[in-house]
Amino acid sequence: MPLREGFMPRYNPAIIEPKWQRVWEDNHTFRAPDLPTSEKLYVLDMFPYPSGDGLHVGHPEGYTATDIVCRFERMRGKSVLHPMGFDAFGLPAEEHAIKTNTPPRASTEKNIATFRRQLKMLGFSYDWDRELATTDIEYFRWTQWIFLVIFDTWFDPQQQKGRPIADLPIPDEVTAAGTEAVRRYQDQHRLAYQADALVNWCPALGTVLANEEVKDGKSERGDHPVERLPLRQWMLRITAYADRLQQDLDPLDWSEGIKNMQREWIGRSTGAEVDFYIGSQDGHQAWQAARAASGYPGQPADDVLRVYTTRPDTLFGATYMVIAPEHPFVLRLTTEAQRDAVQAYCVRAAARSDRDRQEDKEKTGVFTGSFAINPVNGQPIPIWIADYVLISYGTGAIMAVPAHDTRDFEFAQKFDIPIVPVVDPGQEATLDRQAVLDGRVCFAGDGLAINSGPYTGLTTAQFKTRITDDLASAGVARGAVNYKLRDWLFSRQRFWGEPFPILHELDADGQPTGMLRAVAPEDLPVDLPHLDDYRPHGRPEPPLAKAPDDWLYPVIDGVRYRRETNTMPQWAGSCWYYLRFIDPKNPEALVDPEKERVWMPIDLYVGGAEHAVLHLLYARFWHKVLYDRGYVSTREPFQRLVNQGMILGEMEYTGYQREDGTWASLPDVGKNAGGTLIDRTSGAAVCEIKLDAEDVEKVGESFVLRNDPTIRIDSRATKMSKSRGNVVNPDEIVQDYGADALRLYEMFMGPLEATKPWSMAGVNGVRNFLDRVWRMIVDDRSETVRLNPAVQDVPPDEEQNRMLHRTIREVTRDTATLEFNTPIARMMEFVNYFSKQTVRPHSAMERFVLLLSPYAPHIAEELWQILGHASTLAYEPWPPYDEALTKEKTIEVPVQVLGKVRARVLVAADASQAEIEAAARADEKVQQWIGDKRVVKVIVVPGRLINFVVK
RNA sequence: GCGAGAGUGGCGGAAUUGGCAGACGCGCUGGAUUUAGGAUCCAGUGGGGCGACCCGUGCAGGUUCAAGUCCUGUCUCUCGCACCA
Repeated sequence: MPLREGFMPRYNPAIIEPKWQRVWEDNHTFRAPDLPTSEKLYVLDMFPYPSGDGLHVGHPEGYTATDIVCRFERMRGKSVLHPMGFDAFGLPAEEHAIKTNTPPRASTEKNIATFRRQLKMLGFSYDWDRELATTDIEYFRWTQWIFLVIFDTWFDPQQQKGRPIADLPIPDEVTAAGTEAVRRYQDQHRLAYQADALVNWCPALGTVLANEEVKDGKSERGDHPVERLPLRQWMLRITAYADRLQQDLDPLDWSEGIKNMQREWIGRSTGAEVDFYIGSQDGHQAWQAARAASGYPGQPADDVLRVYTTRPDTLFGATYMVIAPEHPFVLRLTTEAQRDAVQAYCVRAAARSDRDRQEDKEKTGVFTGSFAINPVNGQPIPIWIADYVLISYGTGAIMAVPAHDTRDFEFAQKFDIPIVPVVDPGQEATLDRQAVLDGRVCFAGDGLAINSGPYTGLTTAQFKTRITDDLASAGVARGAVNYKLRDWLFSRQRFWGEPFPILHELDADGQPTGMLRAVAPEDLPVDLPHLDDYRPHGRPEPPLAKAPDDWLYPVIDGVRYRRETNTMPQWAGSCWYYLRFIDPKNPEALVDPEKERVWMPIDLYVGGAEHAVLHLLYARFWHKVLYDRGYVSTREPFQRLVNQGMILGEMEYTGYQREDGTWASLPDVGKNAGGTLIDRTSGAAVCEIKLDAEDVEKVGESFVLRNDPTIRIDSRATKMSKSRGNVVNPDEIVQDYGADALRLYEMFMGPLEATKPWSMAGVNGVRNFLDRVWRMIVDDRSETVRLNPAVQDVPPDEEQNRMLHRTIREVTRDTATLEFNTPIARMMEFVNYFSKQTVRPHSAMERFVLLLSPYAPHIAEELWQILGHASTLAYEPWPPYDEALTKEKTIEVPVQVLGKVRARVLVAADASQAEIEAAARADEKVQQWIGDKRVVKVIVVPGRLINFVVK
């Protein structure tokens, strides 16, 4: 074995890790074939954002897991596609660029370089030849191309399918109105459309945000305040796909938790739309007759208030109605006497942010002065305005049934509105039935109808069907479906995103005509122009509006246009990157259909749960549009999804000290209204004091101060954050312990999907394991690298074989099921055992190294070489095991008497039940425990245990 | 409030899915050796009791020959949603 000078035969990851990384890179060891040559496996990590901070220890957790799967399956003969790239457009990169005052492209490329270096440093087996970034011009050319497909698509509700806009049926009256009218009609039906809507404007970020990007009235990124502002924006009609997005979840191999989150986000509900007459009192009968003749109109006229309800069975209990403060009928319904009060209320509601509305749990509202007629009984009921009804859901108006809806109940109690029970809950133990029947308690469940005229006595389900049918034939209602999901607000007022490939037609005076023109596919990409100043200015006018005229105002066929100056949101690029990885360099198509058909769908997709809703929903939507339009072959992109758990900082012990230096015990510590920590007994402020493990001890359930056990302290691990100073940097771990140790530790911490705290001591533990692996095989006392003399070319003995084959069996089984912590434990047992063996068969060492290689590939490659192999082990066949060799000849069987282990007996591994029982009965201790009691029953589980039941 | 997940030694976690609780690692204790660099090796380590034994998987019940695992109730923690009619 040739040696580099100065290379000591001690395990030194600082030398061997870069060495093997270079070998893999130079030989393109992990290059995936264009088309699979055997059973295919597409394993994907969620796209990282290359932030300026570099990799976090959370990243390598999922990446190591997928890397293990890929290396394992390559050795098992599969054709593996395992690419990596960067989601580089969007706010984080742009914010970083602004902070460091560099052009976004320059700082993005620098950040990508950092990420790439760190990823390569960890030895992941990506096919780097497929690397891409969403900011690559040749990539976003296809992002824009897909946008044009979406723009060119309308959703056919009959076929439940996206179809070319050219196939959209045009009503005769529109055709008659001319080509411009037809174009407008088409524009209204595209999946990508413009709308003037109330949007979430975030001044601090200088852009609007999608509903999904706003949490508790603040921006999900950065936690900045968000305002409601009317703006013209691009929207994607994701709601058209709501049903399919929900239904197609069922067969996916995702955790039920994530599926449920998506289902809840889509929020499908079924019920009915009902029209309540609000015209003049004497016109009611005429209206009823007209409706009975005409049927239920698609658009309601001004003489009705249309509501959506999931409980049409409670119509007889509707004692008032509520419209949202933004409802278009507010002015019309407000009587002179109520005008001032209504106006004051609506002004106040408009000024309050969503956050304020949520924090104020108390119901508020104001009476309009008007009444509507309840269609089931002709009773007039008052119409109120209240902000607990949302303009953006359903019709923006409700019928209120206080007896059977908790929100309506609270409101009715506060404003003294009658509560009429119409559902009898029956005899339920958990509920005061009489209180419900008296209208003192709200019951929102199903039951039997009461006080409901001819419907009295029906079950809730029967009632719903009957009344919906009856009201439909009377022309005043119809069955309806609603979703919480809203259309996707798709434009951003930022520089660092994909430009829309859309032109706005201008007239002779340079004013927009309202006509749109898509950029021709052959003219893509639309690149970003150079700007001297790309920073947002806090106004909702996109920075691209400052682009040079030759970019901003193209002239085509003599017509002058203005480019769309909004850019796409960050999610755009990550909606389809998994397709481009299949064919990253294709200049003709986003992906070659033949390659797409064989590689898709993704067999394993791993990432954090923070993308449970946004990315996964958006990407599924795009995929379905591409599917409908024939560009992809699968209904869903991500067949199997696994969410890695969060890695927390190290366990911390925290005590609370008053200003005078005395300790406050944990149960006494709370927060005041302002959020500062206080001693609840005195109200005085306390501060957190970090404690060392030596200063605390556990007493019963809780930790206390060692010096003063009456003081309880807090012990917990928290999210890693810069402000807490508990962030672990992967660079430092690799430098101090090596990449293999980092990978191994992250897998050894616990189950992949669990949240778990970091521990530096634990890293050291797996590093010690790697040292022991090295010494098991390499002679570290020699001056040159050579095999440990104990490693000899002899066959394993029976016991060694048992250890070897059991290790193979269990590492194989658990790796295949994505349990990575237990295989490491098994390999540790293997090393503990063989390190004590004075003869270590060469063949056993080889097979062990192969088992270790997916987990710790660098040391494995090095040991493989030292064991005498010239080429990489990456494609060596995974070692098989022989079940027969894992078995022992004799086994120890625990003997229970009345379920408690009282003795153990040695029997042959294949002993019969009778033989085990005989051996157990012969045991002196067992006889003692049975004594003169009667043996009622004997349970023998062959190979496991025997239990005597005595009386 | 609603939904999901989880509670096992000082710590991270195992437990072939109803069959010997605590594998493996960290930490700790004792010993050997030390030509120190992430030392190594040996022994021990859930609690109690001198002992035979007893008690132990958040808590309280239940099913079973047998329960960390199944059922009922309850508490705590984490995550997600939160006026969606």
